[in-house]
Formats: sequence, structure tokens, C-alpha cells
Amino acid sequence: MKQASLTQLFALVDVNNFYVSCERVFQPKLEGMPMVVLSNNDGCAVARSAEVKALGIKTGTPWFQMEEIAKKHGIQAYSSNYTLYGDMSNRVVQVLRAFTPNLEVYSIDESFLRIETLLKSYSSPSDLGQTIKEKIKATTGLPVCVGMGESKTLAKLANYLAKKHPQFSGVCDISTMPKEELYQWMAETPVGEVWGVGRQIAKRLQAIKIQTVFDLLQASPQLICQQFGVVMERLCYELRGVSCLPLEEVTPAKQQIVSSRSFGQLVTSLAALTESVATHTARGAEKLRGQHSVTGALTIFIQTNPFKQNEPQHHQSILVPLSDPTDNTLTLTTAAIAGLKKIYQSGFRYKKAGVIFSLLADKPTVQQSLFDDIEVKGKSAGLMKALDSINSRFGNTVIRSAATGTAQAWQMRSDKRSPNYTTRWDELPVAR
DNA sequence: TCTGGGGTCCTAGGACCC
DNA sequence: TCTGGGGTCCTAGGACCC
Repeated sequence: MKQASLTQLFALVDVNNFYVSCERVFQPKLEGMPMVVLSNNDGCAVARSAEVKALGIKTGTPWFQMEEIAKKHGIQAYSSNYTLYGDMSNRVVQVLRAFTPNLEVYSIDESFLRIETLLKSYSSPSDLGQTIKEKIKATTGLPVCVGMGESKTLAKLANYLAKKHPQFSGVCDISTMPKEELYQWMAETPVGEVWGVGRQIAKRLQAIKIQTVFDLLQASPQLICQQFGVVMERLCYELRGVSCLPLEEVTPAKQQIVSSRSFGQLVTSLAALTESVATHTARGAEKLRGQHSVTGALTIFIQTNPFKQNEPQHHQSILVPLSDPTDNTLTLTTAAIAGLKKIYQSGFRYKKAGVIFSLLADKPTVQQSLFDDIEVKGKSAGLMKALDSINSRFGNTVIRSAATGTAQAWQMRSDKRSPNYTTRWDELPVAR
């Protein structure tokens, strides 16, 4: 017998021109004026108002390249204020949570919602979408667009359409759209607009005559998998309304924390780099303590300016493992500076420096202490080493017995991006 | 003169071990 | 000494996202 299953329905709520809109909430006179928000050092545009987008200025355009056109059109430029944006972001999420707890905060200005259970109170998904949009505007002053579909990728696409085409009034629902109409929109949308298709992939797709979203929809997922890998294959299914990417309601713990910044002026001396690395280490250590984490390894990196192609380039990084995971600023700074000394070379003009912290996952809940009683199946050296290190750090407390009578061990597994260090706890079957 | 600062995931190849 | 397969670890790099 066929099981009746409720189709999943996702909504993506995305604030329009987020940073620009935040500034406008507090300075209403900016409404309707062309404006950009600039990155650190006021280097380049990280957010643009609709008026600026209409002028053809792209995200990431360096300020010095747009200065002339800015003067001509009276573009207002603001330095970024991330504290303000973070605060506004939290307010938007609060409003959304009042609609449903089934929510994933995807980025500072976007959230996914599972909405199929909400629909009974509304005449249609679009009706719900409009309500969300109006509520956020009324509560926070921010304009949003809502896209809806049977997968996250379709909700993303719907959101794109809602933003791009005024006839949707900011809300687009793909799930109730007639197929012919959907295919029409897809045929008009470049494949590069699909979530997960960036510039490189788009270029390769175009080379095999896949130009639009509709072309990709019609392509065989098997063929796409062969040529582009499993991520793209999943994307194809998502486009067909087969949801492969679940809502991640619980934000996964971060695997790394980065603190880095470009220099306003190029630096050459070890002393200047040391000061910068020390600052980044202190900042990172603060973030670490803020989320009650410790780090077991640091990566220190320094880079010259890649845009200066006629200058000698030096990109170097070094991983410094720590014998004891810590959040102590002094310990970390000492290690970071020692690492910096190893990679620094005089004669280069450096543009950027930073520190990456590899994070330790939380200690698992201890249920029973059975370590002495068990024998590990398949005694590989790596496993024994991992168990030894767990044992020395936490004592004989990381083995627990399962209901079946077999025991389980927690192994710390190394992470590909945090070499030489272990960041994840995995359950391992062991024999008694 | 002037070009952001965060993140994640996947793949491939070599070293090494059994 | 030679042969081979399979697994893991490590590293580097590419690609994507906001």
C-alpha cells in the first residue's frame, strides 16, 4: 500500500540589499538614493542599493574604480557596521521564529523555513509569504523577499525570481506554479543563478550546451554526476523537486575560526607582522572563549598583494599544533609568533595576515567507564594512538556500553582541513 | 595610491601500513 | 627480493556560499 506522505515545502526569506537596508532603517533620507556599503579599509563595495545595481556596478568593485561614476550619480558610500547588521539579523530571526520553530538561519540575511504545517491557516503559500513579508517590514523596517518550493534549491530559485521580477510583489511560490510557467521562467534564467553553480561550473556547463536552469533540469543527473560530481547531481534532483538538502535547525559547531585583515598600507617588517598576528590571535582567542571552545592548532598565514602582478609574490602559511588545547591568549600568541618567524621572509611587501583556529568538538557525555575492560577491534596504530590521546586527556571515561551489551568507543578523528589535529568524535564499535 | 572577511565541502595524489 | 590490493593519513587545491 502506498504511504501518504506530505510533500516538504521550504521557504527562503532573504532581506533585500541587507547592509544597505539596515543603514536606511536608521537614516530614512537614504531611501531611494543610490548607495553602497564598503568593506574594511573602505576597499570595495560589499552591498549595493537597487539604484547602484541598475548602474551595472558589481559586488566587490573596488571603491577607487567606481569613484568617478559615484560622483556623477551621487552614490552615497558608508563604511560597514557589522554590529548593527548582526543585531538587525537577530530581530528578523525572532520574527520568523514566531511563525515556526522549524527554521534554519542560513546566513546573516537569509533563513529557510519548513512551512507545510503552517499552510492550514493561510489560503495559499503566497498568502503566507506576504504575511511574513509584511510582518518583518512592520517589526524591523527591513524589506524582504520570500521564495517557496519543494526543495531548498527551488526556494532559492523562487526567491531569485521574486527579487528580479516585480510582478511577484516580493513573493514567489514555485510549488503551486503551473509547470509551463515554471519552465518558462527557468528557460529565461541563466544556469549560473542556481544555488551551488558558480562561475567555473557555469562555464563548463555552457560548454556542453547547458545554458539555462531549464537546460540543467532536463540533463541526466547520472551524466552530471560523472562530469561534475555528487554535489551537482544532488542539485539536479533538488531542481526536480526531490529534496536532498534537509533543514539544519541546529547550527553545527564551527570547525574553525578565522581572524584576518588586509593592511591599509603594505608592510615589510617582521615587527609589523608580529603586531598584526598578535592582534588576530587575541581576537580569535576572544571568539573562542565567547563560544566556550578551545583550539588545538593554529594556522598563521601571510600574503603579498595578488593584484600587484609585477611585484614578487609570497603566500605562506604554517600549522602550529599545541600540546594542550587552550583558549589562553598568551599561550596562543607565543605559538603564533613562533610560527610567523618560520614563514616570514624579508624583501616582500605584505598585504594581509591572519590566524586560523582549529576547533575541538565538545567532550562527549560520559556514561560509563569501561576502558580497561575492552579490547579494540582491529588494533590499528592510528586508532590506538587516538584512544591513547583521548585517554590521557580525559581519563578512562570515553567508552560507554550500549544496550546490546557491546561497547562503544569515541574516536577523535582528524579533519581534512585541520591536518595533524583531531576535531571530531566518532562512535566506533569495539568488542569486549 | 586604492581590490573584504568570513566559512564549507569535495577530490586527487603520495606516503605509509598491513 | 618481488608482487599486489586495500586502507588511512596528510596535504594541496579547487569550487562554492554569504
